[in-house]
Amino acid sequence: MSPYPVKVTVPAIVDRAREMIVQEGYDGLTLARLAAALGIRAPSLYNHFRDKSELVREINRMTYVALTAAMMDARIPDAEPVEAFLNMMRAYRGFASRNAVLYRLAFVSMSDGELFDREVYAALAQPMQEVVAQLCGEERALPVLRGAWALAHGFAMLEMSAQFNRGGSLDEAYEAAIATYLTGIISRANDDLLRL
Amino acid sequence: MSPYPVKVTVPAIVDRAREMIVQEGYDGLTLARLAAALGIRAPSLYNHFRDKSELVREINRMTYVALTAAMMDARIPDAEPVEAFLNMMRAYRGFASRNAVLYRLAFVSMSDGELFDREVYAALAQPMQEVVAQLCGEERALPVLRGAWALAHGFAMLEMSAQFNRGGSLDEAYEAAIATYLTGIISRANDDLLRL
DNA sequence: ACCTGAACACCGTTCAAGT
DNA sequence: ACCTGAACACCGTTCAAGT
Repeated sequence: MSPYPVKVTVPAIVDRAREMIVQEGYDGLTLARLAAALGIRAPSLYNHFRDKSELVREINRMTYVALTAAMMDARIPDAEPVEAFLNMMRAYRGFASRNAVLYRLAFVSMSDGELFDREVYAALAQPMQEVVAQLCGEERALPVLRGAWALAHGFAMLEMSAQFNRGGSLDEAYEAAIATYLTGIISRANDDLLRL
Repeated sequence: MSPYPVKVTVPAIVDRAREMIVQEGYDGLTLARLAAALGIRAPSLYNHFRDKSELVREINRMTYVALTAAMMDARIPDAEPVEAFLNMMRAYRGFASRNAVLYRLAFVSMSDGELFDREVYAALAQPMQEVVAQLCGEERALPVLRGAWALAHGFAMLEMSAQFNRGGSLDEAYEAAIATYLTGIISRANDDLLRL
């Protein structure tokens, strides 16, 4: 037996911290409370993480990975690009709604120079970019993708901040918004074809 | 002369707090530092505000009012609705970029039940809603407006969080996004006309 | 190698005491 | 009516001391 048996592991710490954030909000996560829930004291956490921001950063990375997985799942193989686009936009909002606290934390606390590796963003964008490219061509894909991302992200953020407080169905509003944007994509693609 | 001359006023406190947020970020605003900048001590602030959140709330209200004013200014009288729409969408992003810290704070800290009066939101939405109604009709205006707001807000937030980190011009991406959405609005409005 | 208690600087906030 | 110093509970973090 080692003189001081390990009480916690890095994954155990991260999981517990995630639970606390989900159940009690980000402000509910303090190192003292986290350590207590793990049966240790706050200073011991510094044997596993440089500081609190590194712990939160790891949680945010997991949120990005989970969001990417949700987008991959939404990609029905051999679906028409029109239906595939709408399906993925719905999946994005669905993930944000189901994981409101984690989603918000990931996209809000990422303000400083705390960006992830390029691969993380590329992986998130890839499924959607493929579909968009089918709709409007490769050379237009990036800016059009960014608009779609902005639409989905903005709607999710405004929705979970309760800024849409003037009545009406938000489900219908989102359907109308993504259908409108999609119509614009197709219409503009056709304009280009006619111009050639 | 009063026995204890007033050293600060509520507007002076709010202005100073805003300055500190703008120059040093939200984390740079602490009650002790704010009080010191005003020549008083932290506890004295409680003679003017119930707590820190009330102070921040007032700053956020001012941000909303300023954003509303920026949208009003963007409304060129007698402009075609198409150009008016694009102009207001540009004005929204412009305001968010110029006031990134305040804008972000206003829309992020508004998570809890800290909403403003209905009028504040109605005033912000009004200029844009008028233009949208001209493009797609009154009955469609609200959901289409929400999509436009989501697009502008989402783009601004992703942009200032540096999440658009895969190269390319963000100005062009925004122009493409709002033109695409606008095309969708008009195209769908025409579809409706044909269907009647 | 990992955990601990004690300590530090800082935070928002309360309150009795001053003027 | 407004400001003050002192105090409180809490926060993230450091570090020498334990095993």
